[in-house]
Amino acid sequence: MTGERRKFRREGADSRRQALVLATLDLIAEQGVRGATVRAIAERADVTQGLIRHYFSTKDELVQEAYLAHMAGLTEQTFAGVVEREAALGRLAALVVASVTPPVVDAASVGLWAGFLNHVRQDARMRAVHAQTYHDFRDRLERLIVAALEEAGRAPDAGQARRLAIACNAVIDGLWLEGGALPEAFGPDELTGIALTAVGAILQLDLEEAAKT
Amino acid sequence: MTGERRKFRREGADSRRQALVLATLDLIAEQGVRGATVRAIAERADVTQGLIRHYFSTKDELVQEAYLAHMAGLTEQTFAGVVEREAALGRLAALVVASVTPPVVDAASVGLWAGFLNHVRQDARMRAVHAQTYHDFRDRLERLIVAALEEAGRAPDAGQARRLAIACNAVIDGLWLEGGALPEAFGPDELTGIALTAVGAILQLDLEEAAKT
DNA sequence: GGCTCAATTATACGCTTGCATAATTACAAC
DNA sequence: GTTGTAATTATGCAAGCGTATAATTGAGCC
Repeated sequence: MTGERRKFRREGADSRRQALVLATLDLIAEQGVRGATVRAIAERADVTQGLIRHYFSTKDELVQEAYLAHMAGLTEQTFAGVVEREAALGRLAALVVASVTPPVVDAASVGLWAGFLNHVRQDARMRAVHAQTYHDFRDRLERLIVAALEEAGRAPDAGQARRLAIACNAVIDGLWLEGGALPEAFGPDELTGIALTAVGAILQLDLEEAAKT
Repeated sequence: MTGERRKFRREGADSRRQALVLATLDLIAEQGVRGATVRAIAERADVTQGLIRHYFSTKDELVQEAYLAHMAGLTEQTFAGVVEREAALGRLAALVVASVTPPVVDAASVGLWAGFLNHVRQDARMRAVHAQTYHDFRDRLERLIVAALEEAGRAPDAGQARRLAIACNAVIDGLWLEGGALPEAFGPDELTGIALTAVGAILQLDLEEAAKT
């Protein structure tokens, strides 16, 4: 009865790193940062804990990469399907709807974001990722807003465009947050309607009509 | 050279509990939940760790009480100074301004909130506190909105009032979040102006004028 | 001034954590 | 088939964690 050593398959560095990152995100989403221990991550990725050290020189490095992946995925999910429309107004409406609809609005996603925030505040590199993700999203939103306004024959100056983008982004973020943190407080399509009305009111555009087409 | 035992003063249960709660909030705000260990909390409160167990049967109980205190303080800070005006419009403007101004908007405060969120998701009692805090705030906001609209000769029905409150709350929360998480991204009074304009646009009321008086 | 008792300190236990290092093994090259 | 090597497992360690419990001590009361 020799202690049977565990069998394993060799895999490429990329696929293993990705698997570890995914396992990390799963665990943080489910149990908070507390639950994402090195051992739990390894188990979830079906690997022994030593391997983590082989791919990431420290746990913080893994967490950092997981954060990057999560934020990139969030932006990607939000903008998926936005480009396929002709009118800027329609694209804007689609973006707003996507921002307050699953899978973007989701308890795990918000929990993940919150779990990372304190790491973000203490690590310079994560702070940079955070700032860039935020600004990227807001810039794309601002360009869409400007396009939609120009389409309607209005031309905001730079300062106005910036302020409008910040305000619309705030509506979206606020609803994202509340929808994710307190899902049972809202009806099925309630957030969608509110988001379209509110952003429409701020921009003085009819987004609700545009969303239907 | 006998190991000198530490001197101490006896204090009332209330004051000690409060000191421990404050120390907990300080630490979570500064270093995240990770840094708020029993030993660190005790040191910050100038007490030995055994005393924590004397007042709280478990660490989670202390964290729970700290969360309650933080949320109550946040609502209180936001509504302080709102009641002193005659016109509902002015009170609403004051509330909006207070919501996006320090000390409510603050990196530590947002960090605290984020640090608690994952505890909230796993503990039923904390979830109840969270839901109630949110609904309390939104209900007060809704009443203020209804009063301001009636003052302007408009009478929203219940559904409209609810949706308007959710939307305005989202703007406020979104700006609170972004202002706290990314302070350097905004000018000094920028958030105030944006908040007033955006909420004003949603409600079709002139809040900026009302805020000046 | 001594008694009493809760408030406080002191100490220690068992567990988990992140990290290090040595031993194995799958797989490709020749 | 042998060999080389990087991928993977196995094992261990020191530190920190929350919790339990026993020993002290301040302070009000008679």
